[in-house]
Amino acid sequence: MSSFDESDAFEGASLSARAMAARPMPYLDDLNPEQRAAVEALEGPVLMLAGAGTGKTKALTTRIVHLLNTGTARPNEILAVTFTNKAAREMKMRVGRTLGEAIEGMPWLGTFHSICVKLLRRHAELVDLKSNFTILDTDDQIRLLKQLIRAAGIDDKRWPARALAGVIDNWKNRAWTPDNVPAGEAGAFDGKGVALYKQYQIRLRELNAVDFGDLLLHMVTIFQSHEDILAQYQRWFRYILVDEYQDTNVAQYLWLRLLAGGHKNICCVGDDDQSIYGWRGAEVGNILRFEKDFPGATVIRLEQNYRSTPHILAAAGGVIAGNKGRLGKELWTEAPEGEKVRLIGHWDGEEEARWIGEEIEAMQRGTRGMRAFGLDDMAILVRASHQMRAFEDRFLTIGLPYRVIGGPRFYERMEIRDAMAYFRLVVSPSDDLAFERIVNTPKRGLGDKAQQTIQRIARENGVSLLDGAALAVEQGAIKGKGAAALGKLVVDLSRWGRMTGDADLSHMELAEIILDESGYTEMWQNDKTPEAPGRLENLKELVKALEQFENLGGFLEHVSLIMDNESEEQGEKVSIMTLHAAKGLEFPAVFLPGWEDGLFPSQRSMDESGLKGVEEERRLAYVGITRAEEICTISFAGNRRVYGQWQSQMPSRFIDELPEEHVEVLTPPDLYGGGYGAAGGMGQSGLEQMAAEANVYNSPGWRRMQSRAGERPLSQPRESKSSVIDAQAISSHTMGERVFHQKFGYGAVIGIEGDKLEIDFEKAGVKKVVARFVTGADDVPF
DNA sequence: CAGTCCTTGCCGGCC
DNA sequence: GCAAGGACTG
Repeated sequence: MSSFDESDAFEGASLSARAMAARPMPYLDDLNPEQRAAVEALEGPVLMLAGAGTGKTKALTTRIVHLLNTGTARPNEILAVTFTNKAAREMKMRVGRTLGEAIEGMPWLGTFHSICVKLLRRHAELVDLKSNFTILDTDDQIRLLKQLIRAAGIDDKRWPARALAGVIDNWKNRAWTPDNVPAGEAGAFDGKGVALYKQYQIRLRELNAVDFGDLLLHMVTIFQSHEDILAQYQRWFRYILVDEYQDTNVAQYLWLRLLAGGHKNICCVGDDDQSIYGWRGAEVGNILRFEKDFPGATVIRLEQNYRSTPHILAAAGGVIAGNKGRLGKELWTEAPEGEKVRLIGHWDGEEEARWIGEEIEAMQRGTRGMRAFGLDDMAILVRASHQMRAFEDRFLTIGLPYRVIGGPRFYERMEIRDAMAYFRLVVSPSDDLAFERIVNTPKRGLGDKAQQTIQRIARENGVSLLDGAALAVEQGAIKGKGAAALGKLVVDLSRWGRMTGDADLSHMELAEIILDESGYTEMWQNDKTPEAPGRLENLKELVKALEQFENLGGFLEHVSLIMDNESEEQGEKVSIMTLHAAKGLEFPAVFLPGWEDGLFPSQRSMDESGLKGVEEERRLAYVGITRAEEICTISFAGNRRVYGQWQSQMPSRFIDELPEEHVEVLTPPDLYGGGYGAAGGMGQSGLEQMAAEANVYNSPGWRRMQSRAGERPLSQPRESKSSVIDAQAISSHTMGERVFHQKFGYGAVIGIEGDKLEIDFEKAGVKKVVARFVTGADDVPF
């Protein structure tokens, strides 16, 4: 921005900035006026409302650079919080690059959780923990809760541990300790939620463990009850920056407000339209109330978009306009018009995957006057991870290289978690959860009964499970071959524990010894399932990953917080990921499949949160569309397999919200007598029908007409053309009617639920089936 | 106690 | 369609 000269740069700049004016600030020239204002308003509260693709990360990192470069703050005086490790890494990298590698690290740039771990280790004793506490992941958490539920004599089938975990997480996100849970929540989990929460916290304390929610909750508790400690950190962290502020939950919000309470030098960046984590406690309200909490705050809007074409922005804007209570931003761009957003409907989910696969190959070559795109330039963004399968299957078939982002993470794999349980037990022998995990892995002949004995002895003596096991062996309480194996395990573990102090032995070698001598490696070597080699490979990788750490303990700490797929494999590949994982990313060409009501917007979200749920789904749609730079392709299918059953789908309500003038409707391949499965079965009238449907996809009234016409599926299933299934039979079934199903045979209708029937089959028993696949028994043509 | 069959419930994303 | 968990059997 050459229109800004030096004197402009000093407007509103701090004294210290003036003092450092001698230093060049070339980085400021890269910014537009709004970004520059956000960077230079160093003192006092600042709220940066930054739309998608408006250079928010740039503004944020430049702000850090400016703080450092002007000498306003030293690296360790800046607290910069992000949500993901990826964002933290990126920010670190960009600060370093702009500054010319000069920073000696930013110790307080990281995720909420990683920063809280650091703080909590220093003050653990204030919440009755030791500073070497372990951090439970979701798996451990569920197992622990299950034990508590069973111990309370509650049927854990009707009241699953997962549900309780959800309730407790929710409370923690709102910064409610067991004593603070409001009376209105008392009914949670069959009225026993609060009591179980209390027990859970006691148990965590006994285990010297915390869960993710505790990291923040404990710190908020400490800050609230120890003014001196809070004051110390308020002085220490002189400047606070927060990324993705719209995603903060109440606990995070309180934490920030406490820390910023003195100087109020807090800069929050967010976009209320991209708030997509309400389900995990994020409060858009935090961004909406910023000006109330920090009176006199500078509010800066970044609205110039540097990412997408006008058509894409207009389509996204049209969708998000349906939400109420927005802060309101209007994105604009100087980019050339480009392609309209492309919309296409398909017969079913498999065909959608097939078409996208082909389209990707075509776009690689350059098609329809578009430029050629590399595979790295293209991404498929799905609503739910199970949608990925169809694409993986298809891409494997046609040999199209792809990468799944955010799939099953390395550290969540069974073999890795097992191996880490061994490491944990070696480092901290009282880690009961780790003990439970590996005591019979590999098989040592220690089943339920033996484990109960160990539990009992440990409890009676008030010792850890491992010590309890040692006692059990001494007392001869465990019989048979299990006794010897258990004895060996106990001895081995203490031996490995002593070896951690051995200076001649690297922790990598120790890790290998543990995995070998415990028989764990051998277990997988003897396993003949196809996954076994991959698991051994992963174990090798695990040992390799240890290299970057000083000892096993340091590694375990890292792993509990860094759960993302680090392995950035090389090579040109199409990316497949969820919409949630895509936030913050951008691609020249984006595919958005599965825009069908129930899938997107997700039924679950609507059931749980009603209109609020739909609005959050709409923001997710907005995030999806705004990931695209040049080409955005939205698609839906008329039929989709859900839980292995075919279901007819209605196009998403969001499709109706796309402004017509920015959308181009593509023709489904079937219209050309398509070479696949259609097998010439489609007659002329079928073609006309599909063509007619294709032409009205873009009419905003189309969906409404469809719904008025009843629950008519987008198109009849292909099977109706050639098989015994009579499409006309959809309409009416009556209770008690005798019907025929191709797979299950004859049966009687015992329930009707929309388009699904409950049928008591003579051979197959009671099943729920889609009405379309059932005919009246008399209609069977053989 | 481990392996196999069968039933059941489920598929929302992250630190 | 799949994985987890229970019942049953060797």
